[in-house]
Amino acid sequence: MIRAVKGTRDILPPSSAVWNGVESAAREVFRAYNYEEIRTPILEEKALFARSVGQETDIVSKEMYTFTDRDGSELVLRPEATASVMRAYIEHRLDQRPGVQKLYYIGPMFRRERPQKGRYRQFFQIGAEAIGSESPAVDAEVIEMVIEILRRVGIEDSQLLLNSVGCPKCRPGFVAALRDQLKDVVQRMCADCQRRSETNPLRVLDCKVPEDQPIIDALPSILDYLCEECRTHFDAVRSYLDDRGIAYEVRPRLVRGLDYYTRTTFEITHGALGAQNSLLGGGRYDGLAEALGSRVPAPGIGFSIGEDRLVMTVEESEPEKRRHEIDLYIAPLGDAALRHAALVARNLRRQGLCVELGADVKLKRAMELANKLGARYALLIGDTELASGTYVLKDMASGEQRSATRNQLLDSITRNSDKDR
RNA sequence: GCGGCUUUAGCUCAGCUGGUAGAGCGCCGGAUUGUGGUUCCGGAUGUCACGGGUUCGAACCCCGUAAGCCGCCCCA
Repeated sequence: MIRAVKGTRDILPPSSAVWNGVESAAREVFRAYNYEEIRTPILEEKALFARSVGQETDIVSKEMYTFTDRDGSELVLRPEATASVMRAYIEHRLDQRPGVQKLYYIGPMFRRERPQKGRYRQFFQIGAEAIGSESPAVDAEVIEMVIEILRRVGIEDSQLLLNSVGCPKCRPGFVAALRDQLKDVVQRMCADCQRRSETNPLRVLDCKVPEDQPIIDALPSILDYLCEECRTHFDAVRSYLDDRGIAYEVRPRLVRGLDYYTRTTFEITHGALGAQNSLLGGGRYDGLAEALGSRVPAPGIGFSIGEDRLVMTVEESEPEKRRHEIDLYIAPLGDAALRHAALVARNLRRQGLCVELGADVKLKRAMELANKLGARYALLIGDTELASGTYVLKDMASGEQRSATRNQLLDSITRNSDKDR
């Protein structure tokens, strides 16, 4: 048997309905904040991510699906979308369009990691980017927007973590100070930290080993090393969030794994997701455009929601799965009725009803199917009905039956459905 | 990439100290042929994840592989 490849999966009904619900909720919020959709290719040049996400990050150095195309070019399945959006922004000179460019995307990303709950090799992200402003007001609005999306899908009990990782002007000073202090204490830390202190000292701050925590707490904080501009920017973001009544926790140790982040970084976590408790992450990337070869600066900020994890959380918080319903099941009895029923069905479908036209099965079986498929009404069409021109319309919930002419059908069904809802 | 646990029907699972499989739900059919939900009766479905090994005999013991889950790493 051929199975879905490791780390990928099929999204089947009724779960697919939850996915659609999450996506349309997001689209509505994006619309309200005047974000427009961008669709970028899943295939990109490898260099795009090496230059943006960072050659030395795990994502680029060991998790990308890479292949050499027939013409020799190195291509990858995109591991994230921000780099692609920025690439498109530069390529199509979106800086020439008026105002801040506010773009959103929904689609699959690929990273070759060890799969586990909430982590897949093909996973979906819902994300947005606001490019063309370094105003802290944009940061606050972006964060507000993503919280609105969560609220819209019924998630209220999440936690917003906030930090500033500085800029190329002040971060090197912090890293140097960190290295300096680590020299004296690193031999008392876990093996991973000993390695990280050489390769990526910032990652030491993210260590979860309990014994290391007292040591880490004594290490310098990035917030004490921010330059004047970064400090002012971060304070402004915080006060704009306060204005909105958005609660957050400053986590000086929140380090993100992509090299392009500057200044504001944030993450929203949710319990019951297990080890992969991060629902979404984001941040500012003021130097990204230049890193990708743009001659005009294009400071921006964005986020990306792990849609798989969001859907998982929604499904857990609303276990009463709404049953898939259809408006009408038509049970034709005999070939003449079947032909006639097809026309009735097409007419009602054109009016917007969800109609299932039964195959030519026995009436008992037809009613059974109408019930199992969740039909609100069943319509019986047989020789008697064809002759008289009136059909038998049955309310599946109450069991009541009455006759209706073809012209009365739509009215009978919709009027009662309005009453029910 | 590393470690631990798991894998039996579509789903959730049982299966004793090795004797070649079961339940519930679901699915399909029937209970006088134009009426569902409840009930009753009946039925189908498994290479017991895959490949080796031990044994007269393996779902069960051993080895390997794969997949899933849980950690690590990393991240969404």
